[in-house]
Formats: sequence, C-alpha cells, structure tokens
Amino acid sequence: MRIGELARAAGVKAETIRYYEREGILASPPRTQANYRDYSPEHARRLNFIRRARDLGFSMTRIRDLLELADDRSRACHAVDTLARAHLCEVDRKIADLEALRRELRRMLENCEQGTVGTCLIIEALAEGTEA
Amino acid sequence: MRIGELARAAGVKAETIRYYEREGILASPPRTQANYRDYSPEHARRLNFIRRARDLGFSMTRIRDLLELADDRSRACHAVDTLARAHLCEVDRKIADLEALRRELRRMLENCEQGTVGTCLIIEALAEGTEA
DNA sequence: ATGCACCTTGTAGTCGCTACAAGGTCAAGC
DNA sequence: GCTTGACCTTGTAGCGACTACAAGGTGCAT
Repeated sequence: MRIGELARAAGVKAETIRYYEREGILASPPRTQANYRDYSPEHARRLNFIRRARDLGFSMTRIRDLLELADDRSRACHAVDTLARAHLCEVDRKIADLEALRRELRRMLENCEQGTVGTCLIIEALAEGTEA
Repeated sequence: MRIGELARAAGVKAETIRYYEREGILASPPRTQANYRDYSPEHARRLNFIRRARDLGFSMTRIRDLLELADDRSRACHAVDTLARAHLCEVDRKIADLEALRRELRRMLENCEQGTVGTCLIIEALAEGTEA
C-alpha cells in the first residue's frame, strides 16, 4: 500500500502520514525499490487509531502514551482509563470556558441597538472590559 | 508609560505588546531618548480592547476588523453586530463539537471494565473507529 | 517518447504568543 | 566613580498539529 492509498483510506493527507512518521507515532514502513513507502494493514490500523484519538481531541503526546499502553495487551487497563478520564476533564473545562464566553457574547449582542458605532454597546463592552 | 508598566496594567507580558505592535494592531508609540517605547493612556485603552476581545476568543484578524470599525464612530454599528454574531456562531459550533466528543468519551469510560488492555473497551473503541 | 499521477526530500508557513540571547539604559547604593 | 540590578532594545526560534510548496524521481498508459 502506497502513501496516497493509505491517506485516502484514512481520510488524511499524505503529508500528515509523513508527519506522524517523523514524530515517531507511526512506524516507518519498508520501502519499495523506488524508495516509496510500502504500508501494511497493520500500519493502516495504527493510523486509524491515531486519527480516531485525534478526532476525540487527544494530543499527540497522549496518543503516544495510549499507543504504548495499547501495545501491551496483558497490562491492566487502569492506566488507559486514567488517561481517558484526564482528557474528559479537559474537555469539560473547555466546554465550560466556551459557555461562559458564549454567555458574554450573547449579552453583548442582546444589548445592541443598531445605532452608530459611537453608541455601540458591543464596542463599549469590549472597550471597558473591567467586568469579565 | 514604559512597556513594562503598560504590561502590568493590562495583565500581559511586554513581549505580547511588542508582538501586537509588530502585527500592526497596536500603534507604534513614540520613543524616549533612550529608545524606550513611551505609551499614552490611549494606547492603554486600545490594548485593553484587544485583550478583552482576545479573551472572548476573537482572532487577531477579527480584532483588526473590530478596531477599524470602532475607530469610525459615525459608522452604522451593523457591521460590528455582524462580526460578533459570526463569532458567536463559531463558538456555538465549537461547543457542539466538544459536547459530541464528551458524549463519546463518557460512553467509552462507562464501558470500561478495568480488566487488562487486551480486553479494554476504550482501546477497542479507539482502534475500531468506524462509528464516530 | 511523452504526459501525467504519484512519490521523494526539505523547508517554510499557520496562530498567538513565549522564551531566550546579547546587548543598551538608568537609578540607587557604596 | 563603579557596580548592581531592574528595566529596556533587537532578533531569532520554539510551541502543536499540521499544511503548502518547490524541485526532482518513478511508474504506467498512450
């Protein structure tokens, strides 16, 4: 399997795959005579894992950890649980932050009276900024 | 007002202020004889505006636009409203994405039976990834 | 033999800072 | 007068997770 084919299969760009290899989270595949990367289904599975974890917002560092854990099938799965839980906490926090921000934006927008900028309460809200 | 004082007042680092100047969203102040930046209260107000908008998640590009609008006090405030509304949409979308992600993470975690990695449903959920 | 899609490497750009290095300035204290 | 230390200056490189591009090699069909 060449890089383009794998890329299409996984829904990423070839450059991203090379980037993952450079970063050491996807093993370097063997090369063909023409020096093309030659991927196995195992590579495809691993790339799939990486993409799925990325889509769930795991960082490259966390994914590295997850992959290491995933490779030792006899290990207790407690560590995996811990990583996932830590990630969930981060997501919770991000959502809370964004929701606070949304409330403020909405408040700004509700007060807009569609006059001129000179009396614009949105601009004013931004200019004051002592009460965030 | 020197850069350090302004930085403390605005709650940013001096480097950040220089960065804003380089990016052209904060005007270059005059210099003292010693070539130190010499800021006026007007600079402080503008920096405050920038920080507040940044804290609300506006991008530098959007802030540039907002500042331009804010400077023309006679202009209709419709454009400001439009920018803020567009930003609110983005925030809404981000929240929705994160909430979907959180649901999935929670589902993964609920199924965890704390066995070994070989049977870990979190790892499996990541490995499969055909149903996101 | 020519064209085209694909592959290779390396480098630089994205965003919003942050960190660091090497040096200049200034006020206070001895 | 001289040192110390806090501050300032510029320029450059790093973060994360890619993305884009350039210059060139390969493979296959026509």
